[in-house]
Amino acid sequence: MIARVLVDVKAKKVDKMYDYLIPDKYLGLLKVGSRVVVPFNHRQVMGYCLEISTKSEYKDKLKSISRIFDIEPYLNEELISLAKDLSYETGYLLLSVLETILPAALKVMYKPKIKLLDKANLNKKLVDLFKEETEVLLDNIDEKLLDVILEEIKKNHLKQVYEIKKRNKPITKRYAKLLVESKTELTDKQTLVFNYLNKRKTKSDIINIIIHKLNITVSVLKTMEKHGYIKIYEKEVYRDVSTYFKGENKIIELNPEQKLALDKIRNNYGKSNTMLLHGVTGSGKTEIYIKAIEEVIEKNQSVILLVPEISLTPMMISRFKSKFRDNVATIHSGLSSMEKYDEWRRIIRGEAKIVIGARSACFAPLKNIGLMIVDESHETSYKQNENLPYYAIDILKRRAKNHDSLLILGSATPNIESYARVSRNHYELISLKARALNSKMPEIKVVNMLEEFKSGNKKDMSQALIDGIQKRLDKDEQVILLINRRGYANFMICRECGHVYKCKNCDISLTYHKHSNSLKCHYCSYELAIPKQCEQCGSENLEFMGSGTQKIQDELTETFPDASIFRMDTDTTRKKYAHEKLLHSFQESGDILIGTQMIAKGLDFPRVTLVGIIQADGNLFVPDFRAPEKTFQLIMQVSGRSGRRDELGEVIIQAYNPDHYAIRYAYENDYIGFYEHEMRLRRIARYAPFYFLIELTITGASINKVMIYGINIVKEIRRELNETSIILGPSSEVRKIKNRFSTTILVKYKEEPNIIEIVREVLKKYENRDVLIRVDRFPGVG
DNA sequence: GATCTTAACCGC
DNA sequence: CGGTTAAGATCC
Repeated sequence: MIARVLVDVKAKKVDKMYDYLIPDKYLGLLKVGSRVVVPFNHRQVMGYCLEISTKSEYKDKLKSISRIFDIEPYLNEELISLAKDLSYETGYLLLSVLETILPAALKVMYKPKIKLLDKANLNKKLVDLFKEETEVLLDNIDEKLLDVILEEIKKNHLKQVYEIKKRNKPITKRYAKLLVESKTELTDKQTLVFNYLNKRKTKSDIINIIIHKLNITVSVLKTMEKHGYIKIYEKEVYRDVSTYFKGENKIIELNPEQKLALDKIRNNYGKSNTMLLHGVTGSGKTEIYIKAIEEVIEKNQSVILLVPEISLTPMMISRFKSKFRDNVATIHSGLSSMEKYDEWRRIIRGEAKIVIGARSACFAPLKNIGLMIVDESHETSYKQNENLPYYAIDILKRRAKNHDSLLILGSATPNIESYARVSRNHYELISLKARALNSKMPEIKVVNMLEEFKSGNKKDMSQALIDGIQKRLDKDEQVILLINRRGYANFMICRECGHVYKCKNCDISLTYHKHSNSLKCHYCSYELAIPKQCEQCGSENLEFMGSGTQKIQDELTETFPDASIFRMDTDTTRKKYAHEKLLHSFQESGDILIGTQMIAKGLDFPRVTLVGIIQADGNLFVPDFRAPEKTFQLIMQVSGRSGRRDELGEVIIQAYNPDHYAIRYAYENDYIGFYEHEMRLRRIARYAPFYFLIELTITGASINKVMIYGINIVKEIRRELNETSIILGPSSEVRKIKNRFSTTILVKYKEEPNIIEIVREVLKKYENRDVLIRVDRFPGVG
């Protein structure tokens, strides 16, 4: 038999399958998806066995697999084929794709060793080293001997090789299991053990725990084993992530609307359909998820539930664990790499059938998936932009086809693209209109910051907001201030008339570039010198926007010196569950919480009665066609969440362009209105969902090469594409990161069946030309 | 990416 | 000619 192996070498040239003979002793033992060690040109490397076949195309003599690295596979056929597809489409090495899919703990270490080849002629100084072993770890060798060793290597008496070490060590613990059913002539201490084990369901427990609890020594157990009362054995244990979460298992009663939704979902079991669950915040989507998961699990199928990283709190997880117990595996950044590895193993063994996790959980190695749910499906965190770019919802759609599984996208503010698919009958819509908890919508107020400026207030906070905060502080209620700021792009705004400088070609705001002291377009090559007067009203009061959380905090401490102010941003929440802890201490003792959109998720506090959104339109003019959508969603999320209890909440929205449609529709709580407005604009500007997008990013050390290649690639693609397709770029915004320059090309198309092949041609052509080309099929989603 | 092979170069 | 070094090919 032949194993087709992908070797663990990160290089384009070896990014293919190599055939190896499977030695007889491994026949039947080696499975697709397991790691192996193989001889590869003059050394041993780790590799992934991705296929097993009976014959090989290779003409020369085949080498044999040296050893099997894992008894259990870590990948299944579905994930292997998914990885191959992703590698094909993006041009990323298959190895890199596998690395993003698999838990990081599976990476192996290559430790250098010195191997003895010729003992007879070896330098006498080294004889002691190889007294017993023929291979010695380089780390264990005295540095003084290194010179001699180098010489001996040249004389072919020694050789440097590598030991391939696992990072992941399965933990085993010793267990004792009761074998007899009744007490017979036991000593006092043995009776203790008998009673203890007999009370347990499994009749067994970990030895260390027994010893500790009963205050006995191992010898008691050893004697009992000798007499055949108990059996002592080793068993693998998982790093315990489950005991952390304990909660009560509440019985869920669905209201009529929720029941209707569940009925609709039931009709789609077993079909690879997508359903959009559009329900306002508080309409009880989670209850529906739990019921549906329950039904699918009863059919012995498995489930993936994707949740934004930020919502994966211990409380949220415990809700599912209390219901589904050990059937739940979680994958999120709060776990150590070893914990992630353990969860992965529980999943691939079939021990956990429900996977709850953030973005990367879309690759969970489940078999027989019956249901996949994406909560808050509009969230941008489902898109990965580092390393291999992928969109978790896209991955789930592919997997839905493989498993004939239903996919449910839940959101209070669905993506424009998702909602558009409903009207084209690609998705089935479920609407939840009623709020499960009978709370009122908060009172919303919009403050025009231009008026504020004219009346003499030059601060970032309006008088209305300051008054509101003072009122809450007096009543010992809490305030949340949200700063709508994404990225660091600065744009130019007129403080008299609110005019924002936009690109003439792309209808997207120009960003300020310190280097050239000009305004530039992110997408095309349009550039404008910094204007001295506003082109609309002639005012000289032009300003760069982009205020941060720190500045607001300073302003607040000045105005309210006695208030307890918490600030939450990526700097303050880097650690495990830091986000959770910060919110908790704010709830206990805080007055004001400041943060970016990440706090929009944590607004369910009973004492919060005022939410202020500062620079609500701060993101509207960043160079991203999805900016209005993001702004609309944010305001909707915030106003949907405040004032959930008896107290009527208040929301103050501060904006320079309060009449902008994104703010207006959010203020009027009109999703459909916004959707229709946005769709009209997207059609005119030829963006998604009317066009598909592919973004190419060219990166290299030479700015000239990057730009010239960029121009050439645009020409080359232009020839291949039909006339209705649009190519933007290469963008003039040549960014310099870590001394490397990059430019982007955006392709917008309606129908290009060969687009992947065309892009692959480009990748191939520029493969060895000192530039890196990255392909992103979901640009700007995240 | 690591290793071996070959070509090229240097001082004698 | 032995020796070192840089570029090139190959990996099943």
